[in-house]
Amino acid sequence: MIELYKLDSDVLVGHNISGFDLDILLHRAQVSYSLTQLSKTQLNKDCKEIASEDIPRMFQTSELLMELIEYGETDAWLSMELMFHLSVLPLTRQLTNISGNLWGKTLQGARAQRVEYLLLHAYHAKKYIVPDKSSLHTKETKVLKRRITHGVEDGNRDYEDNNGVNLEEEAHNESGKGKKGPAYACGLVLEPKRGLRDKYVLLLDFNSLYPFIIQEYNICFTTVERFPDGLVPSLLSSKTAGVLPELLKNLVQRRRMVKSWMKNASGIKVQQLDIQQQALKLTANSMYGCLGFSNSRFYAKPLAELITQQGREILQSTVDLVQNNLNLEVNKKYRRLEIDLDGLYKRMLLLKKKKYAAVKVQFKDGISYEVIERKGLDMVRRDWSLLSKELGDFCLTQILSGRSCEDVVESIHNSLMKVQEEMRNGQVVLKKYIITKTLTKPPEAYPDAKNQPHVQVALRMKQSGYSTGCSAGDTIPHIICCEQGSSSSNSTGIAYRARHPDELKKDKGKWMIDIDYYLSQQIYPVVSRLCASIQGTSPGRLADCLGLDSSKFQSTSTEAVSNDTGNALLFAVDDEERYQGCEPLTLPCPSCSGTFNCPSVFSSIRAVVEKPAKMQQEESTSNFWRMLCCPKCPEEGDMDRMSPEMIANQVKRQVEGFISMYYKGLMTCDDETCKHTTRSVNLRVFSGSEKGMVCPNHPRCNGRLVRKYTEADLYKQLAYFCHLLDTTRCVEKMETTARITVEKELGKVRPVVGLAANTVQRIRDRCSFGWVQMNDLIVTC
DNA sequence: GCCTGGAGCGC
DNA sequence: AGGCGCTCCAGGC
Repeated sequence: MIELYKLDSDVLVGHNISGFDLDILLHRAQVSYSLTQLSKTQLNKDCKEIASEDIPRMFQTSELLMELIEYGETDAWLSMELMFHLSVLPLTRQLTNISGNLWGKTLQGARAQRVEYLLLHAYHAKKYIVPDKSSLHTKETKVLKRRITHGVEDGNRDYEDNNGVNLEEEAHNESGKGKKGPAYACGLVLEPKRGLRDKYVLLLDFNSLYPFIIQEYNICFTTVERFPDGLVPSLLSSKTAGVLPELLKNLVQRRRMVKSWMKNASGIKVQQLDIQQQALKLTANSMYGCLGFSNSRFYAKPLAELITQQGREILQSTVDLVQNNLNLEVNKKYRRLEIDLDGLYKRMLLLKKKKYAAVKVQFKDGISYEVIERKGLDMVRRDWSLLSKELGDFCLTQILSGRSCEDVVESIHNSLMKVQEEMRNGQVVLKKYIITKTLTKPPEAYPDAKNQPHVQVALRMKQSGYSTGCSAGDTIPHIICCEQGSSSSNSTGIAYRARHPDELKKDKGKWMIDIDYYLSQQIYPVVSRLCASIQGTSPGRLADCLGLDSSKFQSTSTEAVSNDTGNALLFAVDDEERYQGCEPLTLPCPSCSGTFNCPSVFSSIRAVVEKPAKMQQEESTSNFWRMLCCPKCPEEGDMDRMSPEMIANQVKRQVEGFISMYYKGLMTCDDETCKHTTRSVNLRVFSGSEKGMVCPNHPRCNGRLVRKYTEADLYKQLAYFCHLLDTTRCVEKMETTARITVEKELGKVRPVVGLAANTVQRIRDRCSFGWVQMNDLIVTC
């Protein structure tokens, strides 16, 4: 301590000194908190970990002691390097400057306090009296009341979605969040369309949604009337700009300015400005959090609730808009809300809400490369054994590899069989069986300790004299075992069969790894979840590969069945759905004067192939020609056949029709009750509306004019024709066994529809919707 | 089959 | 000393 005092340093750097965590930085980087992991993920450097029980041993010889000292020193340097790498000092300095708090506090995290100071300064400058900090003595009563109201609520829990009629509300409960149960509703999470998609996927992100909402709707303590009954306030805010919106406006403007300076700066100045720009964004984004934090001086549940409510509405209306109107019209509805293109994915596997993985395309120095991103899946969680995480990751890589369905399924099956064998032969190292779970409270404090493996292990650790690693916040490693001699399908609860790795090593032979547990409870669930939407395998088949009783693992979930769309194979979005609302391709019948709707090549080919009873070549050929004439005409005899040129001409003629429909540029009012349609644009300007977008019926109608036939509609239509005439991609959807037959059939069809397919493909590609402006579309066929 | 407690993710 | 939303496991009834 004396030495430290003498040094009189301004900054002391070390990992986890004073429980220090890098807060936002770490959350942003999504890393865990151990120095080893930090070094690996942030600096890509390995640092050796020394088990605490090994340290006494290392004092035995001078050599080992030197080694220990070296490790200590390396750790210190790594901490330093990390700090520079993460720009901790410049960033926290900027954050502190913006908020006007103490730098030391910023370094400790103290996010809520930073915002508190920011708001204190803002309100004080405008001569407002700020609220007192709520005292802590009400805490117990809060929890109690929470319990009571909760008990009553349980019967008729009716979340505020239903017009917010939650009368007996938490008015008593104002500032408490109690132990559990949300105080108010937050983000809206949409149901994903599950399965694997192999088309490019764009990641779009609202830029600073909550700061935008606060400004757009003028949400502030000074503008929004809050009611004692706890209802969500209405949006009839006053005209004078509130303090919070002004403050945010200021932050946003400053950020924009800093970003503009960056363009003309160079070298180290760019980095400095970039840090400053980040700090401004971070500060703007953390204001909402402060309003929703029950212990904050500026806790205002109604305001927080109002913000999240608007957020949900914006998301929902954006979804509606995008569904009708593939381009980013959203920017017109909320003009100051920016939507960023935040990522490009080549393939994506969606399993559940908040559980997905994707092949992300990134660019470095103009060169693209691919990275697999994993979100929420079992392998990113700490609470699975390495064994199941590794195997899950292998299966995921296979699924995202882009190889054919059969290959993927085969390699997954093989890997399962192999791992089972290795496990039963004892060829898997102990380390891979370790499951880790964190104690959230002291092990004695668990009411249901008998159900929790990690709690049981921690209790025994404490008994046998461990002083560290078994109290609240510690992560407990354990392995599920079965006692030597007893059958593996144990009747004993799982918590009583969990053992610390050290216990296994110590009492050699007494405990052995419960292989069946790991097969059925660690590997099987992880793999079967990943493969849920993959055709060519099944829960039963996967269980089979692991040597489990497959009858116990047959698909019992309802969704697996309902999701099964027959021949869709790997592709979850089926074409029916994708091309809903498209006009059919009509062709004139060669035999009569009528017309008929052209079916897709693929569906008619499949009809041929899937009729194994009479697989005569002659029949299948005529079958194809039957598709190319109207169903009413008799198919016997030598009917006339259409030439490739005829089909191509028909396709071209219809495509031109769609294109000219687009160019007519009909506008229609988006108000359901109005539906005014016009070709001219209304040039009267109204505040807040884009020029020309106001319904001509204004002010009787407040709707906006939108395109009746959009670029997206046109593109979808062109894509549909391509799909109908496709003779290449559709093969990929077939199972291998059928492919040869299909290929043979397609060989006959290709010369007939090839020209037409080419024609429409060329037009479609020229449109390149989403990447190239369609304005200069010229039809030259 | 439904419920609860607990954990650990996503954003 | 930020928030809520969403699986998923065990076990009790």
